[in-house]
Amino acid sequence: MTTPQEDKPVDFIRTIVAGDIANNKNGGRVHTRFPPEPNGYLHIGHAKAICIDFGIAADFAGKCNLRMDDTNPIAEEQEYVDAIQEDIRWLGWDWDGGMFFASDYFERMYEYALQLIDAGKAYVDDLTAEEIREYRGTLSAPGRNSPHRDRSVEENRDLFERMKAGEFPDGTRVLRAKIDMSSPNFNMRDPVMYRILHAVHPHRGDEWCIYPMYDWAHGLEDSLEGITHSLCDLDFENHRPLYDWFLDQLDIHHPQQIEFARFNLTYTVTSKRKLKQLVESNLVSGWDDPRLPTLRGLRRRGFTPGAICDFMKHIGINKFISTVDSALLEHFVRKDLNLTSPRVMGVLRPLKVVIDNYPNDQADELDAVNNPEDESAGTRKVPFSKVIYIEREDFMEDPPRKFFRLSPGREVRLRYAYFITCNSAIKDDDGNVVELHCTYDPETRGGDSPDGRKVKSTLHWVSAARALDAEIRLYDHLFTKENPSDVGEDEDWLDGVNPDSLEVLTGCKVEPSLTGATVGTRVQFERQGYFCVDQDTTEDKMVINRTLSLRDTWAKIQKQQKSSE
RNA sequence: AACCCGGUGGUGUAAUAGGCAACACAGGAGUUUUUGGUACUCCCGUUCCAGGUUCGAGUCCUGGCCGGGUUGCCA
Repeated sequence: MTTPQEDKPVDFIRTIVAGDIANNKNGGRVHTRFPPEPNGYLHIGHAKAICIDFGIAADFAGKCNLRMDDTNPIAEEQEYVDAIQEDIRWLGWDWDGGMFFASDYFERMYEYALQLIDAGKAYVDDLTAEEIREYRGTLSAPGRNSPHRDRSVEENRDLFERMKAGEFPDGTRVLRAKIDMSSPNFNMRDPVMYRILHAVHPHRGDEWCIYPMYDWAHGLEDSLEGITHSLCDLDFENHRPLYDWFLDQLDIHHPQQIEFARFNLTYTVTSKRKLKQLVESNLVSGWDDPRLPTLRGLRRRGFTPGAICDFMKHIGINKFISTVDSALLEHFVRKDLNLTSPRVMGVLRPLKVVIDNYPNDQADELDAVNNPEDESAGTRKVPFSKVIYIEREDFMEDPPRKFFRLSPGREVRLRYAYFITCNSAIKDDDGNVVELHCTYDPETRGGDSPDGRKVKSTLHWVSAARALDAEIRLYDHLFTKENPSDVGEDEDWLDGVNPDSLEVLTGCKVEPSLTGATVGTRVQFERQGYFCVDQDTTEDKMVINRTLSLRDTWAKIQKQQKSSE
């Protein structure tokens, strides 16, 4: 791994941090923070921020605080506080000294507000929300001063104390910073610092009825925690002058805010609003639906934290919203899983095969390699029998060009077992092939022929006698369009949901070595893809998610053949 | 036509202090193979445009074009 101190920094933020260390800014200290608002579940977009915040701290031997930015009791819940911690830990990051709550600083924020009032830098405004908006002006017109802007310090103090004491109903008064109503930056047009909200706070109960606004609170939170580099979304770029203004007025520790861009992933959405809509409209099964880009969804799907972090490292840090191909994320997942997943055999759509010349009662066990990428994973025994299942799509009665698999008269290898030759196919009344009759060559046990003859393909299979039944869920992109948000005015973005994003297969047959596999267990079904055991698994029903298919050259050939027809 | 921020292949990131545009993904063509997997080889670019500075510009300067953000008592 790259150590920025020794190597050249890899992105513009690390360049800044490295420079600060070189200049002994903050005494050479690096302290970041990840400050989620506990009002929803974390998704792949948050993972970028997490990897930046925790990653930079780690790279420079610094610290990163986890801080719940709980300044708005309306939307926030304890459930999210718990879920957020769990998801960050799953990603592989940790924080020492417990987590912080912005709401723990309410008393000190209040004191600081009083300081600003005393300095004549803040005032209580009686204007309604609508009036404040009107007074704020427009993109091209400057704002106007509130009629209450020049209240005396004494009156402001009195009013603000009474706001805190609960004397006024919600929305009747706010505390505002006195800056500049004609600033081209709206954030500087006397921004609201406190609003009255008689609400129960998940962490502070009903202790407070005034709550600080983000711009006022956030810099104080950072300052109080001794943060050196406050890394945040590009959305806050226009807020930086205000962040700086508050800390300058108070003359307290002043972290440097640096903004970076979030990113979009193709074929999915990450906006909180849209994710919520998907969940609430039951288009997905919940926040942990394996098709969702939520961290819980990705986890359930079988994506690994290592792959997600590698992906984040690869997409880097920038200052414009990029659209990253989902295939890139999938690449890192496959790369990780290829190295670590034990191989087993599983048949998704079983086709019964009877090996006519195989003794009825013979029970054979064959040696199979657990992971060709990892010798230490060893081998296992796989039971063979007269009746087996192969993949339905591995047989074609009338094969097209380049189809190497089984067809009448053709010989193929059963992985780790024998060469078999297909003699006949039995069909049902509708003409569907329902059973194959084959003969095997006992000389080819293990999969090699002593006479050196070759076969063009190797099939996976499962012994009918010893197979485990399973339900297997196949997933595809949740949306049919690369950018699901790109819809016309009279279109509903939800119409872009891929109707085939979930396919549930029942009656799948898997190798007996999967007996008792626990939830979350990851395997590769040879020739199929990466799978993991789902939480819906019960004593008598095994449920397995397909994380990702393997790269499929045959599928590409088929596609080409079809399009050239 | 206010202010702020951006612009390098189809996509994402690189390019010491101006010095042969590199890597990965996707796509295509092959080699190897008891996974049509993996691995390996090869192919795939007007650095948004126009001027300028310079022996030399993706990088510096000027002007334009395009994209994003900003008018919450959300974060």
